[in-house]
Amino acid sequence: MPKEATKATRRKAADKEKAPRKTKKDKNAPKRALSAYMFFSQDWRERVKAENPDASFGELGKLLGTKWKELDEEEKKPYIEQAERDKARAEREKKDYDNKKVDSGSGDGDEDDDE
DNA sequence: CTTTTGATTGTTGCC
DNA sequence: GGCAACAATCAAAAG
Repeated sequence: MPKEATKATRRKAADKEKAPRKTKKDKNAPKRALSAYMFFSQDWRERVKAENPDASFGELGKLLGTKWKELDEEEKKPYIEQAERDKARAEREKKDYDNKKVDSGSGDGDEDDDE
């Protein structure tokens, strides 16, 4: 059981208050991994849309989310697995980010200036 | 050490 | 290109 006993720790809806932590804009932004929902959407968006050709974003989104919760863990499993795969990818990202972040030039000098 | 939060990911459809 | 609900998530920072 998760230690986080927070019932509703959901993020606010459309709350653009001043962010204590400015949106990370690092060149090597350690973007996080995708969530199972992302993979779920990729595969299900076709299906939901197939059954709901008239469903727009809002309806589709709500319907999709509802279905997602309706699915069993085993149903989500494949999607979660994909999410885990991406998680490992994100970890590597962070590693690289941290590697450069910790020390500026440490041997390898690859600095792609995007901005 | 624990909890919260903040940032991120992807979908469609419109301007 | 960005934003809108939807859900997850997870790593860092505050407490």
